[in-house]
Amino acid sequence: MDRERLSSRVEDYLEAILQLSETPQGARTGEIARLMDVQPSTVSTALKSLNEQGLVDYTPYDAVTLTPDGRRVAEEIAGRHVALRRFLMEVLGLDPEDAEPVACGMEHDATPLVAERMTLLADFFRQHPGMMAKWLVARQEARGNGLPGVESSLDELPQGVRALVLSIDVEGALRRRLVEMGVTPGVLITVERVAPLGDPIAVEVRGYRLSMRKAEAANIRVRWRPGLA
Amino acid sequence: MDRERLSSRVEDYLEAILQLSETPQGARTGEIARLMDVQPSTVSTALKSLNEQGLVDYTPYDAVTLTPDGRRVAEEIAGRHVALRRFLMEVLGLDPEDAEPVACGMEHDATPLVAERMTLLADFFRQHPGMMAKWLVARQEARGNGLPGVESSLDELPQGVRALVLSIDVEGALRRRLVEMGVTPGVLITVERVAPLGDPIAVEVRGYRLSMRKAEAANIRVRWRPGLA
DNA sequence: TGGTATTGTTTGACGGTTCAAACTTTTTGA
DNA sequence: TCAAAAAGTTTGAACCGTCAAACAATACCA
Ligand SMILES: [Mn+2]
Ligand SMILES: [Mn+2]
Ligand SMILES: [Mn+2]
Ligand SMILES: [Mn+2]
Repeated sequence: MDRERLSSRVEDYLEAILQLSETPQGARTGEIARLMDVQPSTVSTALKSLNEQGLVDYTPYDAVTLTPDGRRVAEEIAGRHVALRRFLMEVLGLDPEDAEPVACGMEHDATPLVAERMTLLADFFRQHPGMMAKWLVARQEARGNGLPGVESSLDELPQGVRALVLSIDVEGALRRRLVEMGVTPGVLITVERVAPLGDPIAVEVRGYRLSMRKAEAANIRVRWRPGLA
Repeated sequence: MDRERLSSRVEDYLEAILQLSETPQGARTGEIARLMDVQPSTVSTALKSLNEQGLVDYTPYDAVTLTPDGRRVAEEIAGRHVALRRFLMEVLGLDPEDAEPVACGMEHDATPLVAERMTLLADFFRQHPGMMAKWLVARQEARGNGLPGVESSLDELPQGVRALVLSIDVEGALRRRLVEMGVTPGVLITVERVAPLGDPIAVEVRGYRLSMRKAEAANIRVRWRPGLA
């Protein structure tokens, strides 16, 4: 029962297979190779070994599937992967592209307790937007990005000034809509253009341009440096 | 200049050498082997390779030293190691024995930004004891350890009840003394014995027994479950 | 249905990390 | 001072994860 600790590479193969086994084609050698950035021949070799270890069911030329043992491991690792990534992005404020490889490296060393606590901390900050806002400010100030800075709601942000989203002070459908558009605490936002009558406004966030009502923008707290164009 | 990314094993050797080079004997093969839990012959092999990569200066049978390049890498990794460990212990509440191996594994995947933000978050919680206390409660409640719970100062904690240290509400020498004794936010503490006249009291924390004045204990906020012996 | 394009496998080789065993150098202390 | 003990090294072998090249099976389509 007490199998030898699996190498991080083996854990990654299982994670990839889990992910692909949820697609219609199942987990095929070529796809695994693409996902893991290795040659197909490497995958063939790995699958044979995984099969011998009882972690996958593998018949050459067929899609591979996880055994119950393999699935257990894969789900454990995939769970840690998402916990790590969420923590890195939501709490530490990393970009998705930076968070992804770090999460996939650290997942092999994180214990279940570590992953659990990271998720808990991300939940904690979600439940306490005031604290999250303070933490975001501390982050911003630590970066020289920031200096003093001024706080306001988004509808009061001058055109062209980059601002840090501190919180979204509204619940329900509107909040969900904003979050879907990528407006979340910690991201940088800019008002690009205000319509002639002052409404709607066009904002830029994470490289996307989107438009919203002034009344909606009033629910978003932001922090920015006055003075700079 | 743009040397190939170093393996985590190479980074660990450099970290160990840095640590040992601060001892009077310097970094000797046998000590490196003990620290890294490998055979001396393995270390000899590694040192030869490290020497060829220009990371250490190594003459057989002599203590090895870091080159400027090697020292740069070693200090970078050692810095991440302590940042990770501090974060895992202070923020996530892991025991030192649990935090150590996790930190030494994750240090190889953490980017400088990740380490910096983790340190910043630990600093942030230190500067905001009220938030730290709330986070500690969230942690405790998530564990089923906890359930509702009651808050008081340590001098009001009944004998034999395990309590969570929330904060130390005093500055200066007394605070430092308590921290040195291992009384820090997040640890579990028990009052073992109260002297006949109610002062001093004997407390147990992290497996150590120590005694303190009631007046001192009054500065420590704790949280515990009433009812249980 | 047969031939070609695509996909996958086998094999041999290489670099990296480790060990055990045999060997060498250095240290120690009588 | 020198022999035994301790510390360190060399060597050969193993295992892992990877690749390229040659080969095999399967899928597709005319
Ligand atoms: Mn991974
Ligand atoms: Mn992963
Ligand atoms: Mn390490
Ligand atoms: Mn380390």
